[in-house]
Amino acid sequence: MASKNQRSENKKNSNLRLISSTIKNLSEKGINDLTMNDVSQGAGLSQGIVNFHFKSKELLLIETLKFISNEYLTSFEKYLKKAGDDPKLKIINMIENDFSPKICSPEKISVWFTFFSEIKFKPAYRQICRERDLYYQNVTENIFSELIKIEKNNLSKKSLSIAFQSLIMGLWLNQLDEPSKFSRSESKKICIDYLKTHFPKQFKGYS
Amino acid sequence: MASKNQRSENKKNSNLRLISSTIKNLSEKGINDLTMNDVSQGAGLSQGIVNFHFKSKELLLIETLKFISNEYLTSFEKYLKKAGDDPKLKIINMIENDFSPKICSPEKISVWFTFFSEIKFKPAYRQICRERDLYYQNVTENIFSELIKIEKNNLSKKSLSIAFQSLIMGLWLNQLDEPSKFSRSESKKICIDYLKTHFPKQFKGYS
DNA sequence: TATTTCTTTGAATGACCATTCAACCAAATT
DNA sequence: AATTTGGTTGAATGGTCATTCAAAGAAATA
Repeated sequence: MASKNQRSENKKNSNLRLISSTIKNLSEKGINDLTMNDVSQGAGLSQGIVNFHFKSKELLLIETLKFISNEYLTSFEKYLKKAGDDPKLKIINMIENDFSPKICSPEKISVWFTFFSEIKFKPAYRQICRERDLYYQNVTENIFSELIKIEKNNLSKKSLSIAFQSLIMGLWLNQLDEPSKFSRSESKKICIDYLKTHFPKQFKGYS
Repeated sequence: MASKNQRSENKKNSNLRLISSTIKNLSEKGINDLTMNDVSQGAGLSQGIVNFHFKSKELLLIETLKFISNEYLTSFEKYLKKAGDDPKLKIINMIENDFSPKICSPEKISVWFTFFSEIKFKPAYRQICRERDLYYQNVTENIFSELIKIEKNNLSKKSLSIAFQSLIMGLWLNQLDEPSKFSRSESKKICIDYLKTHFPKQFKGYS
């Protein structure tokens, strides 16, 4: 499509292939052993091309992080929208999203934690992750706030949100550790169990 | 002490200083920008000394991971022993340990996650971490098993253990992300809350 | 078609860094 | 005191990349 502007098409295409190659290579060898050549060859292009498109290795990595961050948020919003107005469904769908094959694949998880481990030293990474986290936190707190009102249990929405988010992160980390032992459905069950114990009236039926 | 063998004293001392320097530098610049020179200079020694003591950079890193892993386990066992036979106290003390200033300092957490992010690519790291994890998992399952028997709630010790461990990991990760926002006592409260909701009879009094 | 503009190639460059090692020093042994 | 053993130094080496750039190719424009 869009034979209008062949060049910008191609450019966009190259960019995308380079970022995909970066993700793939990151998940296979980590950030340490990732070379510019790995990336360009993985994209079927040659030597100096990454510098042409992204200026430097560091900027390539930043764009890659932005890419997976956007991908996450897009999926997140899709699942949230599907839920409509019911806070119960909203939080259930958030769990579905976080443990969906696309978001929670061994490849993606591995890349996420590669970036996380550098957060302390790279302000650019921190900013991207923080933005995503704050949004997530905000949505979560609002949902818990609604659930608390309905359940009339007087819990703290902030504590619940932090615990919930931490639980999910920890379950992700499990997958990094032992992908074989990890079960996506078990993780979901654990999250739902968390909801059931704190909001028994509303989540009685779920499993 | 032990003026018996000055040399092996000195050697042990140098080793320790090099490992400490590695930890400090890892937490300040990550595994990527860590140079052998950083390590030796941080220990007040010179250039080629690390290779003399540890053969290679990779072996230095492995010894460093072993070091913090042992440090963790030693502390873990100390807290566990202090608890005596009461499963309630045991698990409470495990939480105390995991969020004690020594184990859960920004420096240590940062180093842990640096190693975690490489686990996928470094079998040596994986083995060390797995050993520690299996032990932790095992202890946790046994404790939950006792708690379940007393509470008569028929829950799954395995699910509880995974959830518990994940929750703690996730809370640690929080600290990496935003050390300023993180509160050690809030994290403990969240863990204890997890126990309270699943074992209300036994943990009624705690906070 | 000719010219200009943008993208790609891959060889060359140069910086950085782990590792080596000969020379030196200090402790242990004789 | 003399000799051996083991730890330390720091300059030299060599390998591995990120980055640059001249030359070439392809698309847009004239």
